[in-house]
Amino acid sequence: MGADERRGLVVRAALTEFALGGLAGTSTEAIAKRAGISQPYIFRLFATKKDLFLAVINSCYDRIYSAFLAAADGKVGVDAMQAMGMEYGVLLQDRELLLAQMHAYAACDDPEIREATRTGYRRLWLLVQRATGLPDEEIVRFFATGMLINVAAAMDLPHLDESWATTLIKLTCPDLLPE
Amino acid sequence: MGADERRGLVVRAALTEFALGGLAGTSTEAIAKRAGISQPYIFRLFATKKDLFLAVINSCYDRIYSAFLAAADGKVGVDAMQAMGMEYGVLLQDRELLLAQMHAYAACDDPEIREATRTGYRRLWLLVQRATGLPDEEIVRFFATGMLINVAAAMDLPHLDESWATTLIKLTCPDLLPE
DNA sequence: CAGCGAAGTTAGTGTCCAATCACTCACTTG
DNA sequence: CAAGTGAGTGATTGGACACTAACTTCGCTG
Repeated sequence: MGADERRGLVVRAALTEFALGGLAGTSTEAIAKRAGISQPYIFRLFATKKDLFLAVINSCYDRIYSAFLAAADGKVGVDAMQAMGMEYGVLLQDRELLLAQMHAYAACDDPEIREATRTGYRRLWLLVQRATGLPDEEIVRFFATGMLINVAAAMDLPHLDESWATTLIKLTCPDLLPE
Repeated sequence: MGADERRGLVVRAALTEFALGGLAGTSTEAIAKRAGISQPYIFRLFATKKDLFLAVINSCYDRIYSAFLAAADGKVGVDAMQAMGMEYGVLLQDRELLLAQMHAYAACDDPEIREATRTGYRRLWLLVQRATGLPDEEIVRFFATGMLINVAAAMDLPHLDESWATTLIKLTCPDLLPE
């Protein structure tokens, strides 16, 4: 197998592990085991554990970007925004994507990680702006709702049977509610 | 010094350290050094490192709760909500409070941590609901904006000189902008 | 003043883990 | 086939770290 292909597999495996433990709380051995390779080989594919973490973060933002791009294709204004919003709900079904994102934000004290998240966020922001053509107030509202959904999903509010939680989910992303 | 008082000091020190590294990325030795006590003594005050982490999270939510309560005192409706929003901007000047919160969300895969964050969030939600008396849509919008500010502050957007970042901050929490 | 409990320490243990090194194996190319 | 190259591994190391155990110090009270 070529190194690039292998790197892709390792990034996928690392996403799963990092989502649970974050950068510091995840061992390269766990990632290697999941990827089906030896632990030292990780360090031939990625110089450091942090490099691998950054690759995971970037791949997360890439996934969101591509999904948004596809969802908004051929649409403008509120239509485009709604389509992207729906698509975000679908993406968040993947809890790993969500938790990895949260770990990235939390680790923003590190300059490299901060720069990676900024870059990912900037690309998304500009995409939504360009695709919808809506005023800044609407873009802000879109991303604000997204961030609330993130936190709600992290706390697993969709599976919490309390009225405040149910209300919150219903008003932001009803697709996340079970059954 | 009494154990309870000492515990308070340790929680303060732990907040600073956990804000940077999160649960897994912080050593009890660093916390002890900052608190000015020996490392093993931490384990007489808190059974495990996670227990200390939970105490830190709870103290964060307590601080926000008290601040909101005081800000909304004697006000209702939009007035109360605006006062609490302003107060949140002030609280977020403390980057530690912010990053600790993000680490808690990211670590929500752990049942105990998830339960602690849920409890803290629930209390805040009900407080805002009760203090403002506004409809759910407005409560949602309030918390959504708060979560976007969180992420923006984590990425340190207030100090990023790019138009999208400046716009975002201006429209959500202009108080965070420097000078 | 004896002694007791709470505050706090020093020293230590077992474990985990990122990163390195030296190596093997299979393939390709001149 | 000889030489080289990329994929991949086993063994190891050096350090960090959560937590334990055993000891000291000291203020209080009978």
